[in-house]
Amino acid sequence: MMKAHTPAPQLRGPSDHDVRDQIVEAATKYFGRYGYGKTTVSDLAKAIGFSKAYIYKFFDSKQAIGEVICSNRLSTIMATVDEAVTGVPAAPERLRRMFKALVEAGSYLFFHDRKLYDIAATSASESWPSVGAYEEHLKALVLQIVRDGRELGEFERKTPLDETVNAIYLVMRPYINPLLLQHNLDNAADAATQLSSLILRSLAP
Amino acid sequence: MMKAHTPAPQLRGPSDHDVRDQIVEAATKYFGRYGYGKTTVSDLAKAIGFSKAYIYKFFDSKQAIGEVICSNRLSTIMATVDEAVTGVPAAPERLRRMFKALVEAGSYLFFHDRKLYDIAATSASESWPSVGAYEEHLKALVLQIVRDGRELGEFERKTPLDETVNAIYLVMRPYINPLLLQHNLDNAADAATQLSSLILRSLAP
DNA sequence: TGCGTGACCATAATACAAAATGGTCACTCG
DNA sequence: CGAGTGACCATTTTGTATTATGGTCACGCA
Repeated sequence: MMKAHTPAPQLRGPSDHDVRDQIVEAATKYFGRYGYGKTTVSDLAKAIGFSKAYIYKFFDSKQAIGEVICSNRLSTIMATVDEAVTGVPAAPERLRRMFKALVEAGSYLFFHDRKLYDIAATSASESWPSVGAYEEHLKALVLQIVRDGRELGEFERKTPLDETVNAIYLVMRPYINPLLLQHNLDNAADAATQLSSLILRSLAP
Repeated sequence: MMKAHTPAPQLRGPSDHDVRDQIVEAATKYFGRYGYGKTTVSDLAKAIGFSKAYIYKFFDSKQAIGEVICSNRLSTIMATVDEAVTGVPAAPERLRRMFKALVEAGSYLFFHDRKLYDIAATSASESWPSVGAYEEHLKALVLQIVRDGRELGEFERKTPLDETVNAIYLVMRPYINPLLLQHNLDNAADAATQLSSLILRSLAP
């Protein structure tokens, strides 16, 4: 697992510091096990053998820690999704795999890492940067796939690129955004298949 | 406004009875003004000059009353949507209008009738029959439009009909289901336009 | 007989005091 | 000077005693 705190939330003090990593490590464990709400900043402090006040030399707030943990987890998912599509030459197949991997990763998070899922949901509902970056990354991936597909003549080229990409993203969003995903979990796998097909039909040259 | 208690929830006693109508009338007023939660069954009873116990001669539960109020309101929306598409000959245009009317009605409900919107959201989250019937009706409308479009040669005919319809419905659902709509309200109008276009591209012969 | 109800119960909502938590800061110590 | 902290405060959260509410039923009365 890489470091991947992509959009660097509100930090304090030196950006690479052993104690910061210790905090993140402890938070990953505690937030994942007991949940964001049930974990107190003092818990984290105690876990690394410092006082609560010292935590605040490194993070602006408890939420800032939550954002890092959330970002990290979403980075892992992004890596999984990226991996699922790399090496696949055909754009249509890449789009299918992207959607599938996305839904699988989201479902997994929900069913096997519920506490972290809840943080992601909070992140989405309170517009933390974490989920925003996640969505942007995926939007960029869609753009990439559509662009490639167009170049290879697999997709039509009449519709304005940004409109196409945006519309496709809108179709996927209910299965990307944690706040929406939870209401689409039953049949999410089928939905991914059917919607992929619909999108691809709309992209046919 | 018509009667329209379409899927007749758990009733008691004679299905047409003046007192039943009075209850529904009072509930429409109270639920709409103070919300479902803040309205007590005694409030309704007092409003029509009977005792609380008498209400239960006509309805199985408070929720059953809520379902009727919710169904009625959703029936109004369905009527609006139906009206928006009737008389339009071209299937593509009908689909556009359907989506647009749907989003407008939903947004209106949210912004101008918030208390009733909340009931609809509850209905969706607890799977009352009301929202279920609403979704079914709209799914049927999509089927109708696609079928017509196919017959007129406006839409492709290769993809299995039910798959097409289901996929289209899945695209629209986040703007239909109240539980999902609330997270899509900003840009809902644009989304409806762009997604209509995407759907129509996917339907192109 | 059938419309209508007061009294009753289990559970849910509310109110509110007490405890816990997020966050700050002046300060210590090496 | 900089790593590290105890004491402190405003705001939430929690536990709980109390009230309100959904729902039933045996009964009254025309």
